[in-house]
Amino acid sequence: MSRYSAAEIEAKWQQAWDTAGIFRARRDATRPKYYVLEMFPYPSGRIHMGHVRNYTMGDVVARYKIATGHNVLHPMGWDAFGMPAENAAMASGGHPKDWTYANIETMRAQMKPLGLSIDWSREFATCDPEYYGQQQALFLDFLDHGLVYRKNAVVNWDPVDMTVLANEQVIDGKGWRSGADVERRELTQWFFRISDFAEELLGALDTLDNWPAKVRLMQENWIGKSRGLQFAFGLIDGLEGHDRIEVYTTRPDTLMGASFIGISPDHPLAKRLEAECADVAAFCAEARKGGTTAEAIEKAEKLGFDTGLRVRHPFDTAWELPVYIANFILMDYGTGAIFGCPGHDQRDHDFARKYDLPIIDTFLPLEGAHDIHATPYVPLKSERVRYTRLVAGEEIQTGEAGVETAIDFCEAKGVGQGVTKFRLRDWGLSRQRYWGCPIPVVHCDTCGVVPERKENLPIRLPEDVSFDAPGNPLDRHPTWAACTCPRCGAPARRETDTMDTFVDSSWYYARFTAPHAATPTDMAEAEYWMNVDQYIGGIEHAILHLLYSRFFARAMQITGHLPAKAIEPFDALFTQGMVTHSIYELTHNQVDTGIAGSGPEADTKFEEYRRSETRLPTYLFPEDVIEFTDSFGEKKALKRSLVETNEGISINTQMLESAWLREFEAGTEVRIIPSAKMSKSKKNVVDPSTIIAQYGADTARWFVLSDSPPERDVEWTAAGAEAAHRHLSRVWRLASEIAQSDAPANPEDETLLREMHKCIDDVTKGIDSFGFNAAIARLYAFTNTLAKSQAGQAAKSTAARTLAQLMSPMTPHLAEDVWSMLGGENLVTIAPWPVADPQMLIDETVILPIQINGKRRAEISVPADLPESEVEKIALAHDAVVKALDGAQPRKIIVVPGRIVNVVL
RNA sequence: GCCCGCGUGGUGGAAUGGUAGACACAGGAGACUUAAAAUCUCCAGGCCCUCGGGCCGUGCCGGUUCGAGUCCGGCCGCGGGCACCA
Repeated sequence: MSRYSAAEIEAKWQQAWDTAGIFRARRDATRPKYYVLEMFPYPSGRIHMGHVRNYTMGDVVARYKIATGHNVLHPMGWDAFGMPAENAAMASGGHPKDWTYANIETMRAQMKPLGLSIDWSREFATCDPEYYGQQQALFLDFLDHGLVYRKNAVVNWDPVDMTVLANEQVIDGKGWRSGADVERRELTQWFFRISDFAEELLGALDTLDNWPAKVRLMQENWIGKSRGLQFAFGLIDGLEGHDRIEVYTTRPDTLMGASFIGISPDHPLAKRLEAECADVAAFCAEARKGGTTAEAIEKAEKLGFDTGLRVRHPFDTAWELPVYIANFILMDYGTGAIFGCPGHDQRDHDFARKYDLPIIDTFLPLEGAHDIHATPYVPLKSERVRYTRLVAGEEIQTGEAGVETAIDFCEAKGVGQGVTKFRLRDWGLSRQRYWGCPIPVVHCDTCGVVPERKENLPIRLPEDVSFDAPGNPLDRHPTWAACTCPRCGAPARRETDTMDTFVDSSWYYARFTAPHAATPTDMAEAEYWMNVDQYIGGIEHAILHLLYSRFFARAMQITGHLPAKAIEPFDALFTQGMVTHSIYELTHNQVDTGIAGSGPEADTKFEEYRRSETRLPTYLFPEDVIEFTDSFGEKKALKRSLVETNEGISINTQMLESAWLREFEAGTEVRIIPSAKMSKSKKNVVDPSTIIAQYGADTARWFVLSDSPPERDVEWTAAGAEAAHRHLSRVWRLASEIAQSDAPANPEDETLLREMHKCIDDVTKGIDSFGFNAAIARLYAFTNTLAKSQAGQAAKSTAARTLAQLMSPMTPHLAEDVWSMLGGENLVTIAPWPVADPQMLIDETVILPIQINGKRRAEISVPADLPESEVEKIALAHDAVVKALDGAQPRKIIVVPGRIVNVVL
């Protein structure tokens, strides 16, 4: 072999790792353990570049930790339940199970050539009965400990598909598949008591030092702790059982600005009135119709219905306020009722104007006047306000302190009490779907809801199901639900709901520590391997997945499935960016624009045409496109097919340009839309398998790490991949040249070895801090140094072997090949990580820039250990300094050893 | 509406308060070659220049400092999260 052949060496070294079994993780008390985990993939069909980036980062960490003497656990599995499998079954008639396992096969086969340091013996899919059976066991233990319960809940119900929809599946109030008007229905569902842990989940965020601040903040906002006052308005002429309305407010300091009471259409009082009055019933029905999506909420008009009921203000019994049922009040936050304060709240203000209610200002602004009735209405920020008129003659300060003062004031007057509320609600886990983990309970006519016995687990999904009718196939299965009551033995019926797939991913990290255990976890294994030392995944899971996992870790501890130390399961979290790519949009023939040629007018017309609804964009795959830079330095793209007809003839820029111009005039040019998330519909995707076949896995790995910081998006470009491959070829070539060289030792050796130690230091720091792009830049620089070095063979060989070690986390196959080529012992993967010699990091002479008044004016070369006073002398003697001083004495001289000299005039 | 983050060459991006632009892409010049590919060498923030160098420059304005891309305050722009949450 005389040149770098990725295909050859990658197969060879993967085989070698396999044979050596070095990625098998076993407990070992003699070495520190390290558990690195990437968020496991959903088996959608094929892997994409985002996967490659994610797993490569995890692999860099894993391999680095192996080299630094850790006992590494690096597992992989499949988040395999979920709707796409059912959708595929509905679309093409197959079975979700077959679809899923076939995808897993394909993706595993695509993943293995990446050369990841994965312990494949621990692989599982969440749809394996061995896994979901243990999940059912967990559920039963949670049930036992009161961590899961049943209650009625309002859900989005698709009457055609006969299923519950998630909020994201409701588009403009219609089901995303059926297009039917979505109804709000009350169903009995299972819930995890995550809200009981709100305070704990919030407080513990402070302990997660190695999580991105952004993620912690997002969780904090999601949990949404608020402090306020809960109190009641007494009803005048109340109904039986309803003599008061409880409200919650975070702004008790604005209590004197109250002008109405609003209650949710789902409030018990509203429901009571609904039963008695057709008008109320009609209003409530209409109000409940509104979708729960962001857009629906944005557009929705604030509507109210005056119930005719009146309440008394707690601080002034003569003050009567009307009670409205309003469509913007949520039943599941606070008490489902509010007091409206139009002077200090945008929504209440809109509402008050619409229904002609009083708008009362309770603030005394610090400066200037505040017109509460101005149009447009500008709510006054409390920081700019001094006092609030809480009660005539008694004023309190506003702001955060003001809220506490107001609460104290109200409590002292016997009006309500201060309470803390959370936005976080219990986690509804019931799904009316087939392809999920069956909820292991039985409904018995005499015993009610009865937990299944553990010895009957797993409750397996039936295989003979059909997807040709809407609804849940488990529901209409002829025999599956039929069972006997575990308590009384009478005929009973199984629960046909399955679990939310977020449940599956909430504990898989724990299962990886003992994937074949007969219980959900094995405490000895969990004690050894937990926690995950480094977790890596997309920011899109910042809230739900990570919060649910944190809840599960706590619940599993309570139920004895995880040790105390695993209360926070992920010690460190890294959220990586996406892989993006330009989009190539093929413009259509522009006949109907009526404009030919170019110029601003044509451009405007063309823009209009581009945006017209009738025109559907057509996209081209990157491999069907040739990019080039025209003579004006602008990036252009051409259909590859147009160029390939010219095969055999050399193609220059001029030819590409004229071809492009012809296309442009025909109105069929390829437009380049810059960098966007890879998406099949836009065709801006690059298949990892194609890249691996073309360049090898190391090139793909190197490129996804090299161009951008890991937390940011990286743009995949053909040129970039090409360049990465060129560099790896160069390293390989360099190594083989060194292997054959016989250059004798010489004075250059020392210089090269010093550079090598600096490189070790920089790369080690880079990997330690997730600065993979910086580490790679450093490796480029060192390769350049090595290539130009005149050092002897021995020194160059040492340098190249070290280069191989430093590259091995990123490009492990190439590294092994270089290592063995240069006589490295055993496998580079298990060779101890090189350590920089501190002596070698210190240069004998340093170049110090000299600043005059903070501006760089000259530089001097001095011995590194020269005392400051000597450096000062040399600097003062420098021509530039002498000239600037012009005989005068400097006011001050700052010498930063090894860094800089600043002379202040 | 509330909360958070980010603005550096043509591009991606480097830079513990200490020489801004490392490294790479795209670009330019050259060597080798019949030619191409491959490879190698060199140039490259902007503006001036007497070829020594000079001036400007990290979104804008101000501040702290001997020294600011970095710290502080205020704008402008972009991006993200949450959201009829009372």
